[in-house]
Amino acid sequence: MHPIGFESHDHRHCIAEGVSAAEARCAEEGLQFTPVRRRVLEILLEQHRAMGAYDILEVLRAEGLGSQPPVAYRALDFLVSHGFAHRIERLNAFTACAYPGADHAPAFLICRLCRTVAEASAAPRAQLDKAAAEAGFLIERAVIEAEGLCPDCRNAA
Amino acid sequence: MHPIGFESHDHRHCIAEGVSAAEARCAEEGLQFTPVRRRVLEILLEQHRAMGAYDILEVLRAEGLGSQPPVAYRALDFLVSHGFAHRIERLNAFTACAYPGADHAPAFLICRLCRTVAEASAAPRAQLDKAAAEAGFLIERAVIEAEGLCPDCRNAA
DNA sequence: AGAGGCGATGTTATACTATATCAACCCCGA
DNA sequence: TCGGGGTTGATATAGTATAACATCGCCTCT
Repeated sequence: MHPIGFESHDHRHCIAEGVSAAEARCAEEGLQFTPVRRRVLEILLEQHRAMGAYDILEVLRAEGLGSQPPVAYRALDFLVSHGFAHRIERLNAFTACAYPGADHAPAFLICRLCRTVAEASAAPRAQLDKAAAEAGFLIERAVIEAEGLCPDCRNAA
Repeated sequence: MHPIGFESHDHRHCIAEGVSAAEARCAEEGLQFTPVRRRVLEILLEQHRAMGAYDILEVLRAEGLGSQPPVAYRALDFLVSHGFAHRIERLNAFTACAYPGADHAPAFLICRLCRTVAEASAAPRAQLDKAAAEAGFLIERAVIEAEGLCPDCRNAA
């Protein structure tokens, strides 16, 4: 995986790609890709942005797919635990995975203005593994998140 | 700064060191190192652990230093914004800075069993800067947190 | 001394994020 | 037909964080 940026691109493609990758993996592994789960993934894929659980819940509610917090959190837990989405700790929010299927240890670049999220190189993770090894620490999960300005918002400012 | 570990050490020293470093910096910069702020820093320094704002508030309350959430949050905001403490996003918690005074971009190693927090090497940050530069992204703040098992808890398990 | 400003604190209320719990349902296989 | 596993529905509550406004103490300027 190489650093990806904030280039514009055919976004229908992202959505179709993301959903069908998830569909395929669920079929393979005998997981249930239910309507709520599918819809939550679509909502996340519609933007390369971080969305709060309650933002998503609002959409679900408007569409009659569920109206209580656990509905959103369950779907998000499913997506995150199977690698179809990521949790952004810094924002207590969620974003669709940009590399569905790839076994990866993502680092995120989060724009504080437009909330766009990009998945960057795994190099920082390699360095973190090295530092941990030296300290005798066993990493089970790593959070690497940079917050700042994306190219577009830099230019606008 | 080099990777630090989980070695045992003279802990009185940590506390005295941390408090006096903060005291000195506040004097230099004309900041008010008030009783609540000092006490919160001490509480954090008493353990190399992440503590939630409400954990801290409980202690303050028991000591008559304040009983409402804003009291704790204000003190923590002060400490974090001046580099005397760090926020651990992964845990929604706080820990005293292990290198008071050093201008640093910390990476944390967080034990999920004992909640001990170590500040590790800055190398991952350098890699993150590199990835961001390639993407045209301007980093304003970075969160690098690894969660797992510290040497002691690994041995115990 | 008095007026005004500033930062810190006290207090109340509320917003936002997340999970526990239990009941109901559905599909599938024994 | 029965039972089990996983999903969903619904209520309640836990945990984290901030808005807003009043007050106070201290410093400074006049």
